[in-house]
Amino acid sequence: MTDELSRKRADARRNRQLITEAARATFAAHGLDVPMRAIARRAGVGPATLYRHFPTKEALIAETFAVQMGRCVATLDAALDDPDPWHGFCSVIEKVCETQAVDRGFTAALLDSMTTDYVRVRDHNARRFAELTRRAKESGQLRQDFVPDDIKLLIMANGGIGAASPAAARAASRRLVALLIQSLRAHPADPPAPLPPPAPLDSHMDVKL
Amino acid sequence: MTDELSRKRADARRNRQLITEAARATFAAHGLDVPMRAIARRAGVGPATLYRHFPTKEALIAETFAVQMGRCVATLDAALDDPDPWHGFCSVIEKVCETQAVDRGFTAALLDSMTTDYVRVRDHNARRFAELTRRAKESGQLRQDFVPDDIKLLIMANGGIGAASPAAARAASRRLVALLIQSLRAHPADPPAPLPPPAPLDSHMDVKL
DNA sequence: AGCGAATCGGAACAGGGCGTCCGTTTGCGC
DNA sequence: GCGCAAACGGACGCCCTGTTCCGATTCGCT
Repeated sequence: MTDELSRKRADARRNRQLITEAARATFAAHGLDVPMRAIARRAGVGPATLYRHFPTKEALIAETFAVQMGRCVATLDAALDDPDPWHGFCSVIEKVCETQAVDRGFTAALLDSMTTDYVRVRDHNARRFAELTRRAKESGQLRQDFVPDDIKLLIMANGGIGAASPAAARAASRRLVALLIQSLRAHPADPPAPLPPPAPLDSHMDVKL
Repeated sequence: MTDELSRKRADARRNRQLITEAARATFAAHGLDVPMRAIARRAGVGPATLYRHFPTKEALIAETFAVQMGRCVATLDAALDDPDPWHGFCSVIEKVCETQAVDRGFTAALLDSMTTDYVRVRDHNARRFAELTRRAKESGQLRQDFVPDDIKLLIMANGGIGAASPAAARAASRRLVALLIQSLRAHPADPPAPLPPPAPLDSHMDVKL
């Protein structure tokens, strides 16, 4: 089964690779709102080449974040296999939020995907996360009034952190997630567990909300 | 002391009023990233008129959110007068977040202001909030490892909610803030206090992060 | 009413981004 | 090596957005 790619010319394959790498890096650093030319430049190709491989910006974005989406699925898999549902539940939130903090475009891609594409994957994940939620409640660790849709709340909130510079965002996200998870426990510890240390949060605004 | 405005022509005053109202409404609904033309249209004036009253978009934004900033100062005043520092502390967070949820541009204006203009006001508020924080810790209600800068964390996180449609954002913000405040208590209740009810969160994406 | 100056607003300018066309270059099978 | 189809990339058109120009209009004073 000679797939589509292997019958293309070698330089075309190489360029496609360069483009996806450039796209990944650029989207991660600056979000989705970067000129296509910037990605082309970074990949060392002309704009036309970029457009020959990906007919539209949306297509490039979809391809670029397909792997991240795959990682989400894997994270959910692992969480559902975890014998401790609360631990699995927390790991999902932590992993997704970590990815958001590291990759600025990921949040935007996630939020779009909630309404646009990836419908299949999204629904599947939603059902599985709901199951994880159910088990975590049943085990008595997750508060009963949590609803699976609250994951969107957490994702959007954590996404807001992405407006900061990448380095600051990582630390800030960890602190935020720790706070949130504490308040999701059915029986919070007293005194509460310590938080990850604070870090200066100098928002380097290239984003306008 | 005949101020600048009253010596201008009546139609000019009226238009200025129309413009600020249009700007307030438009920024609130769609964030700062709206064309100046849209605001002009809503105000029923031409683009040139808009620019005669406000030399640049930034100036319009500054003027538009001056009142909100004023309200922030007032909120802090009230909180510092509150005999219960924890109650005051919570009210600041709740009020600011409520404003963010209702007014989409406010978040962006706040975040810019952290780095750009309003330096005087911001620093003043920061010092006063630090004092409020100190008192809330001293009263034993606020956890000791909270740092005043964490307010930025909360603001940015709550700002992420703004990507949802305004109606959904209000409910979502309330739920998020309730979660966050619970985890800020030095001695969380067991079982934790109930949350505001969940609500569907259909992100109407006109924002790209 | 009549006049001058303040004000208005549509048209135009400048910058930048998305996506396309076309002449040129390059891989690769012979 | 050779030839041709595949692939390339610079230049182009189009649209959107902030901002300015200038002829037409309106206000307000006498």
